[in-house]
Amino acid sequence: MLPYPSGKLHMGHVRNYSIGDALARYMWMRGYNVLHPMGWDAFGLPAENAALKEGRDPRDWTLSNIAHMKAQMQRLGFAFDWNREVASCEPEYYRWNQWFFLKMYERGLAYRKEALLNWCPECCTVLANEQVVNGCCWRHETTPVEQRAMQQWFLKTTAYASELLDDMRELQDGWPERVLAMQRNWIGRSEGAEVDFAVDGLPEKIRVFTTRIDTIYGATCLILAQEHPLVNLLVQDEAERLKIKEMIDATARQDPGNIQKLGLPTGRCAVHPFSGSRIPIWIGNFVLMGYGTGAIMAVPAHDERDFEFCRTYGIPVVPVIRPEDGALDDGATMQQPFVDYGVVENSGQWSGLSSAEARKQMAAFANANGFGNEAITYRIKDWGISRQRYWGTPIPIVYCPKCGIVPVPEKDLPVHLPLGVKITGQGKSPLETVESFMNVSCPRCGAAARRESDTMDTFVDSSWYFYRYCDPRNDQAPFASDAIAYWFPIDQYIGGVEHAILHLIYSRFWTKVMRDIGIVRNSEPAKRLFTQGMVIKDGAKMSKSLGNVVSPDDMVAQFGADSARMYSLFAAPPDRDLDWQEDGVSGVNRFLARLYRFVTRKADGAENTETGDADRQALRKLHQTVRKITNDFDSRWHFNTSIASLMELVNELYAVEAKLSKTSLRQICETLALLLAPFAPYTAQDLWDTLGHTDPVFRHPWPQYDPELAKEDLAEIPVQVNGKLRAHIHAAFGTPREQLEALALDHERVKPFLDGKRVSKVIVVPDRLVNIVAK
RNA sequence: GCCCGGGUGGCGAAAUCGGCAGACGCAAAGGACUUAAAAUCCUUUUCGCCGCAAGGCGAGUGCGGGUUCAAGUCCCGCCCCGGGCACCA
Repeated sequence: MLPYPSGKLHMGHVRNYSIGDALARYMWMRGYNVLHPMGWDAFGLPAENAALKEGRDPRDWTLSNIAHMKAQMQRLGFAFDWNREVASCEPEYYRWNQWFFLKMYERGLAYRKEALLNWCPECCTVLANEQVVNGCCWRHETTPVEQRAMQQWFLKTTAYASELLDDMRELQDGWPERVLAMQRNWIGRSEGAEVDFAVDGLPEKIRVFTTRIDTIYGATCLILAQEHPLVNLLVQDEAERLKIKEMIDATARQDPGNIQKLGLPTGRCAVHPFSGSRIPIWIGNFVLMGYGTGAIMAVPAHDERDFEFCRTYGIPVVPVIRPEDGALDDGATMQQPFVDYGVVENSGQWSGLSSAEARKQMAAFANANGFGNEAITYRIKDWGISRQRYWGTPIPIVYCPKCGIVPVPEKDLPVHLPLGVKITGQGKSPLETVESFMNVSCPRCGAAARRESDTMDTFVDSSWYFYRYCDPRNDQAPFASDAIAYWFPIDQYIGGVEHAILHLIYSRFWTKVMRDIGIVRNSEPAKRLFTQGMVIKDGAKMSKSLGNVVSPDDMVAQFGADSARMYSLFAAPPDRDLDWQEDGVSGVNRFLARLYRFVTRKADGAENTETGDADRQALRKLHQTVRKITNDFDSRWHFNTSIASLMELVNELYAVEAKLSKTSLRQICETLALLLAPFAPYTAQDLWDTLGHTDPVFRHPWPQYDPELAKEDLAEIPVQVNGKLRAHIHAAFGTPREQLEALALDHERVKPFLDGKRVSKVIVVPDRLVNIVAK
């Protein structure tokens, strides 16, 4: 049916758009000015795969997919604002990616270096750390990434590490705790100290990072990461080097979640800067080059990993911290390390101090004597944005044999992505083969030079495209700052939790950079974030990579767009996972038809002009329903209960239908159309037209409810005896306690349960409940 | 191991502030309309026991305790499922 194999709209999209669209329509009806754009994939990888398989131009493929997706969204009744399209594959847009890149380059926030990078053999490109999931590619969940040393462009997210962390305070109330926790974890701030250890007999020093400098007298060896730069110097012997390589290979073969600790002695010693004693230097497979300094001091008595390592290799265990009210362990016999804070012992002049006090004083001492300092380390790393892909924004850099790295001048932007490129999937940048693209004269000296052949990660696009919606036709700047000042920060952002440490961290970073460049004033992109639950199908999470997506095409053909989207709202509250069952759609469809029949049947006019009990009853239910749905929108977004209450209303209307008067029917039908508008816009508009209106239904004010009309005449009050329900009494609202108590005690269904017992207490909650305590 | 969610009928779920557990929908069963089917409309439907029946009694929200007149909801201790992080020094 579709002209392309991929690019199906999956239910995750339908779900988050249903939620956002319902809210936007409600807000419009409440009179708010709502800018309500919907994002879409930049289609980087699928575009290239399609190009590889079908020989199509990826750019053409992407554009047709976006067009397809927009058409789908329109068929599903979502409110695209057609004047605000931003296609991240268009030069008018990606030009600004390049502009931002140059601004960052000027500020030292974009730089090039050689590094070990995650390489996905399936994608034939490198990935950012954020895009590696369980050691595998985020798009190929069973393909392990490889490590490759490459020249890459990085954006300095680490420069904003502390701000990204601190500003989460502002997000505390509006963002889900789990997303903040994931980001906190990812940024990974640790406070501690850096300490230099001299290498015995060599001028080199080894710097380690520790959060527990108070335990330093218990350090019995240093351990370097396998990739540590000093390893080559310390280990000269070829046979020894071979062993290191074997260890690296053995580590790579192990289950990444549970790696057995391996180590090799270097034969060298380090000089302990506090005690002056000599401790051996080891190489260990569990020490990460990418964190801290790539070297640690091992304190086996007070760290679990060090304990395991040192026991394995027979390295001494020296306890130097004792519990507040306990004795120091015996290093030879202790079974597990003591990792808590306590009192420092056997540590020279610091013995007797608390751990906390020792941390401060020892770091200060190291600083005063020039071999260390207090330090804060972050786990987050800079964002590698180079991709060896065709699809993406060309990086606006020229390599000149004389001038070196030269940025493309702003006036020469955009650097166009050449069309008609053959994608080979061979793992080299496709652009490298396009000589007309690669050959360029140096913007600085005019000499023959070569362009950068990599393109940017498509997460660059998603980091800021939503800003462009405010001013999409601007050709002087990414957008006008004033347009942003009006709309930003976003009041409500809706998306999947899978982007917690990808898009949602990149876009926060990008916003802070834009603020520092001076084109936006806000520091955070979104005040509130709502993460919808996953869509589960047959017990598995629905995802593009697993391939178990439900195409909305069949469903739309069978039941119409409104039923499909309304079902996604009805089946579960939006924050919970949604178990997708095709059967459920028919139920919603049945309800819509039922409602539709009721309104159209009555639209041409009923006969009855008398108002009576049935009218009062129906109007009461109507006002209760308006109250219920309004409350759901204003507080907790449990649209499943909103829709359930609409169903209840329609059920009740069917029951009293024949007795309703002309005037109340008119009011009921109009309100029904309005209440339906956020959930089923096509049906609602159709009904609205049928009722003789000519304006769009969602431009009409949201119905008001009258609390008096919504009130029941009599309260139905349950009567319990010893907490068990025995009867109901009916009484006017506000009936005093004494009267309710008397009514309850006198109730013929209650009396038998009081026989032979003494009433010791009667709990009365006016209008709510009576509970008689009898023994 | 640590951090988040969650556990309620055959199923998706509801119970918003500690106050009638199971709203609404699916599936199932029965009835009306129909030559018939579909569609539609109406009824029944947590489980167990008693009753010809109207109805009645008891149990019940993962398990075990606790607080309370009253617990799906609060407290303590567990179990299970989903998600995230995981040698982060």
